[in-house]
Amino acid sequence: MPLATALLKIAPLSEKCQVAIRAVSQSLIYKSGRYLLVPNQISDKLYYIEAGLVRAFYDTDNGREVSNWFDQEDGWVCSVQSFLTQTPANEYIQLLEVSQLIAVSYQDLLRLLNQYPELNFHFRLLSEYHLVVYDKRLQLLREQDALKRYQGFLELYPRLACRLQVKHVAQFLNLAPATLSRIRKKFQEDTSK
Amino acid sequence: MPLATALLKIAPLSEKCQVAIRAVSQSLIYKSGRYLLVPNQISDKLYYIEAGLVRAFYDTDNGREVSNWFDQEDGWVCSVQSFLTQTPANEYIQLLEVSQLIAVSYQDLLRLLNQYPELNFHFRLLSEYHLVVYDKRLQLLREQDALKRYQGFLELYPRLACRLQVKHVAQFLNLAPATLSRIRKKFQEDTSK
DNA sequence: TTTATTTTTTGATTTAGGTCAATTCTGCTC
DNA sequence: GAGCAGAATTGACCTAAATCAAAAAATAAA
Repeated sequence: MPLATALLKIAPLSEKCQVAIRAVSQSLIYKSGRYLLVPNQISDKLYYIEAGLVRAFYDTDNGREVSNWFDQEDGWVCSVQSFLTQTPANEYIQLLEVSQLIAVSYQDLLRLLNQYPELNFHFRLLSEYHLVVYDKRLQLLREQDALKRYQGFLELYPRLACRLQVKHVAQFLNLAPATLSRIRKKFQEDTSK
Repeated sequence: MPLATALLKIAPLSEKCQVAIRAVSQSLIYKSGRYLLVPNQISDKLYYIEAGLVRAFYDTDNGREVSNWFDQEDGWVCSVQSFLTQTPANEYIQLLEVSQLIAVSYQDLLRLLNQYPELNFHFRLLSEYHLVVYDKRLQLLREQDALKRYQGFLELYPRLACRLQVKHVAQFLNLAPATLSRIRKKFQEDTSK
């Protein structure tokens, strides 16, 4: 499925624009573990995930990893701060599974957005959609105790939850892996009775 | 300053569109404490802050307040989830100071965005800007200890910090007011030597 | 299969931050 | 200026979650 098809799900798009998009988009298949971005690089490509699983994370000064987000099929990937401001990133983006991606460069995208004003409609909606997602994540992280954060995570990302390692979920929720392990045990006991 | 002027800071705008915006925007002055939104209402207006201070918050089940965000001069205000999806809000939006606002209704804005495609460019950039802000907030909330969260807050919002009550900042950072009070004391000691 | 490696779980202990109540401080109103 | 109400600070105590280390389980490799 080409990139234009993903955009057509948002709104109609002129034939001309579709062709232009196809011309600049690049189909890729990478294996698990591959980095799409490392810190200090500028995130200069926007990826659409056809299939696969991606996570973003960074290292803290005391040498532990923090996971910022995950995304899977039908998700859009870039380092938000770095891509949108074209400044050096502070996070890694890494594949957690073999993934099939479509890439567009920042320059090409910018050019298309100027050349085809109609495209601004699609990317406005895409940004707005992600704003809602981010808003929910902020609310999730402000849940007072660990159990509520985990429950909220399961509600918000039921499809992701079963695909991720426990330690990655823990990093995302700002919990020690050991803590999340205990929470999950308690949670299973609670839900099974 | 009318709303169109705020948008002109982002990019040029046709005279026609400027007039159309002026026609639907409403200038308001409200006093401190006034609610712009309460839970279960649908956030159906987008406000631009000419002057003043606004916060969003919600009540938890155990009866405490959590502050989601603050905004001041030159900020745009709505309940992100509620406004963008036109579903009932789960937060309050309240003025913390006398404020001068400009309001546009969701319906009018939607109409303008369809009638004047050029406007999509402005609101795409506006959304993208807020995505970056949200991304920074998420990173802030994932700082491991309370001191780092407070320091990060001061860096991110130096102008806000001195204008807000300590308890509101505490709610924003997911800290008990007493804890933040102790942190600030320690922080002042650290920075004064 | 056996070995090696990583992840998850579990236990024992420590600690950062929460809670609750008392006190001080600040800003208002009359 | 006196009196009041809300906010901030401080102290004493408690609890949820972090830490560290060791076992168990799951994955990958040989």
